Amino acid sequence: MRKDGERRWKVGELAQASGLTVRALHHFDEIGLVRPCERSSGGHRLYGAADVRRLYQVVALRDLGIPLADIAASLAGDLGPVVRSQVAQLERAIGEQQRLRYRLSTLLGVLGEESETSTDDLLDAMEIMMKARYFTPEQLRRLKARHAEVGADGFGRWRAEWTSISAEVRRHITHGVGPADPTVQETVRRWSALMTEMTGGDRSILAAMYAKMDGQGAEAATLDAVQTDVWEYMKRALAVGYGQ
Amino acid sequence: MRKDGERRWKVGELAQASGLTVRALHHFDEIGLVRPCERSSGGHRLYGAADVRRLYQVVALRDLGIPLADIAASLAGDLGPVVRSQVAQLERAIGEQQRLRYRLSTLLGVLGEESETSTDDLLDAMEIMMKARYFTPEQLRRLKARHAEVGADGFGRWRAEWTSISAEVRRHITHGVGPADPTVQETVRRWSALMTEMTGGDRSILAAMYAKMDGQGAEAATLDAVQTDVWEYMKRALAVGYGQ
DNA sequence: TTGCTCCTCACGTCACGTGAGGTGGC
DNA sequence: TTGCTCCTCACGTCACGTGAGGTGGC
Repeated sequence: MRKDGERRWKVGELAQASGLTVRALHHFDEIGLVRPCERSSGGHRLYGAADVRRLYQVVALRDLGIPLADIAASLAGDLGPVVRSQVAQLERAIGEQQRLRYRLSTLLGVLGEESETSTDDLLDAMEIMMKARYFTPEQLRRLKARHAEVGADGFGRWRAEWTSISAEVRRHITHGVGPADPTVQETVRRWSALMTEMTGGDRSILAAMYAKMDGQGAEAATLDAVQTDVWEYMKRALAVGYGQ
Repeated sequence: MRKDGERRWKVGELAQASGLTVRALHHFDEIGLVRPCERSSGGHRLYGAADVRRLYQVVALRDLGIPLADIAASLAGDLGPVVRSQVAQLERAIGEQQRLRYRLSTLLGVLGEESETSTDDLLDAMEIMMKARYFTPEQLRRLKARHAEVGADGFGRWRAEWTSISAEVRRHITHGVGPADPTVQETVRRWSALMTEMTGGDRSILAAMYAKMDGQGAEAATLDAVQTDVWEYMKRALAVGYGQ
């Protein structure tokens, strides 16, 4: 306690309390993001209560993945856009990573049997993988037949229904409605009915479609009718409603 | 075409063909990963067929996210461990990102109504979020009651069943069995039955459990009984089996 | 001779980690 | 006086991007 009654913290204490390293605090000081309001006669950093508050704000934004360079500006103004753009960027990154995981785990499946794997084996496996489409020729034939059955109009209605369901799910997400909610489960039934109609009730075709949505991203697999976050929520909702 | 009949490629051509930048090729040369077998009298890089083959191998591994420093060593030996460790690392990264997405989208839900968001609003929202547990107090009470009902032995049996199902799913994944396969759908029914028993058939508790698995990672939410990749596969399998 | 491609430095990126070498404060 | 904490440089990270300034080859 000092004479003026305001407590000061040293870097070590702050590092301990915030879970940051001392170097990180030095870094924040260097770039002017969080500077101690005072220095001791020996040059030691002394942080005041206001500094500590600011530090916690910075850490909160940093933990959301926002670059330090953007945080300084954000702290002053409206955070909405920053958080939103962060979400969009994260969505893309997750999409890419999930596609990468899909490729890697498929690779592992192909490589699994062999004890030793050379680069040539790997390249062969990757070639097989790239050739392997989500649908078998027979499944594609049946899909096309189904497509011809309903005609262009029917296909258009399917797509419209996809888009409509997607918008409905997005509303559920934004309003924070959980997947177990009856209104959501009603949406899930619509989805399931649509998928059954599109696939002609063939579960293996359904599995291939879902694999494609996971592997390529929902947007690419549904002609932009369904977005990845909607699809992730839908999967959870389907899981919750299973066997009902 | 040269006298000895072997074609040579210049950096620009290779860059065009491989989708890399010229600078990337320079970089590969600098670190000794892919060096042109020849230089023209003026110092221009000339790549032979063997160099091009090596380049494509390098790109294949690079696209799997393997660091350039590891690729040099990997090309000579067994690729199995490298790919496997890559998968494990990716799994962790995706887990973290999904938890981050969960937090961000929850935040968006909380912030959604307001037109302008200050740092204080954000910190309040984050505090609410951190306090918000996956289970409501009432759900926790019911879970505990259910727990007491079956006793420690019953709980142990649940966990054993979880572990057993998880191992079964892992076998499906490694053997490349699709989610629509009857054997997999049999596993899915076991899973569903177990979850119904654990939750006492309450879908909102089930939703909370699934949210926790998505939000914290399957390992953390299931006491290491279920791994994230197994859970992702299971979700797809549940989606495929929905309404059966 | 004119474009176009190619070359070699060499600094910048992002958020710190990791020493080196030295001083402050109980 | 002895530990412990603190300080300031300053280089390294990873896979290139981005100029600057200059030459090769059709």
